[in-house]
Amino acid sequence: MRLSKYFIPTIKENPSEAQIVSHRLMLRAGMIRQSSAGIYIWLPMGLLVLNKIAQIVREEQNRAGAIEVLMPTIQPAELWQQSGRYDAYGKEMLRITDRHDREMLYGPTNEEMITDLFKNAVKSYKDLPLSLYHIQWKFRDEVRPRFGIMRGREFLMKDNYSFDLNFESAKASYNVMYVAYLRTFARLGLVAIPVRADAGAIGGDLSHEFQILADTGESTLYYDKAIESFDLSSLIGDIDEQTLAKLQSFYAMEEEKHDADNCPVAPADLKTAKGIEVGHIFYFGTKYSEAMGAKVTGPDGKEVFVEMGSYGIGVSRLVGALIEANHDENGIIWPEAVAPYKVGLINLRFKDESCTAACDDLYQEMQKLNIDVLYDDRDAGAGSKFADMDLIGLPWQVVVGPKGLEKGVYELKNRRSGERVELSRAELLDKLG
RNA sequence: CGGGGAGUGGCGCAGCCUGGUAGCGCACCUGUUUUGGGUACAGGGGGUCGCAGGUUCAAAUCCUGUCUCCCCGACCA
Repeated sequence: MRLSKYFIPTIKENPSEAQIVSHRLMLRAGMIRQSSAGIYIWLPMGLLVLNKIAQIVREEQNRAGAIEVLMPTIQPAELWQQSGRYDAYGKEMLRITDRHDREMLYGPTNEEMITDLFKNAVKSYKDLPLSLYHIQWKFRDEVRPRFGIMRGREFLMKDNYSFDLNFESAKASYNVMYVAYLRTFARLGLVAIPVRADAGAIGGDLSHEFQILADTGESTLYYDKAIESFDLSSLIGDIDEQTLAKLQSFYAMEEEKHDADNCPVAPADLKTAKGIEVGHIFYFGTKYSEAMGAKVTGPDGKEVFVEMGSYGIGVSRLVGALIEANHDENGIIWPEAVAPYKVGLINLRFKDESCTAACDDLYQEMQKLNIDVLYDDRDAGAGSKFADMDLIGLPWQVVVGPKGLEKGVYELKNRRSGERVELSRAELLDKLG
């Protein structure tokens, strides 16, 4: 993509309303613009990242055997009246009335809808286990939205729902998601700590929150430092009971539940850190199936309420969490897996014909080789181009100017390490290809 | 929901106390200049000062109401 023909409205000064670094950088790097409190427009750079994250989440869900569907954002109140949550959910639910005075709502989550779907479509134990997910916008009318997209009112979530015949099977489904989540966050280059959580009002006894370590996190965690050194690559492939048991035996608690006096981890092995919750998984049994009448006929011919679990990943929140975990004073530092572009090509001297010709040529060659490149071909000063490119945070920068061209070299800069090397054109293309 | 703060060109702000034809920096446009980390100079465009009402000869400025946004806390699959 040529920057001169693109739309990345960067901002030089820090917007006054943005307090935390990911919010500031997303605004400054032209990824988002605010529409109203907790509601954002996703600009091209933000959307590219959002989609890349969603795709990784999707691939890992599919790998775990989940099946993608797409449920609507607008739901009928009737379903929520059946589950009993229509009144219980309170003001966080955005309620809407249509032209026929029917009560509707903008979905904050989809247990009711998926349970209703299941009830109408599945009748036999032979169709179990079943795991359905979608990646859809949610709306929760938070009292105080803040931190940009990290706690917005409208947000993109992957939510998954499992249906099983009995507890043993449900627990296996839960564990499949547990592993899929660790694998997903590992692919994003994040250290995610699975923290035991209260299933709370939602009921059930199996629940974990997945917390990304970042200084600006909202929760304080205490955990066994052995978790950090656990080899996540061992999770690729089938789930090994022992590995899983080991993983789940690691100690990790939120501050409120951490009891220093009775902690099983030796003080020397205990670490504390701030975390951002990016995922939450629950087993909740028959809470919704009973309320809404979702039954299957078992092998013995008797009807039983289906066992359920739900599993959420905050896809849009992950964009912010990734920035919290990957930035410096100059801007964002994208991990390659989610970078909007892999390479930024900087033409230092637009008005120098041979320099521009060399850049144009290199750009075309990169496109031929399928190197994902953003080409800064604007007629602007070198300083502002460097500053913008650092701000946007593409993993690699190729700097082309008359000085280098005289020597026949191109400069390649690694955004994360800051390391610069001078390469020939062939070496450069080989390295990036 | 409790407490605090703010609404003045796209962004960051001054002006308000002490009413008198709206200003600065950045950004933008034109020209010249410059060019390896946000170059310099000159010229230019853009704002009914959140909205509504009131006081006054006169309101960004004073008064009343209202909306929105932000921060702290509480809350939060």
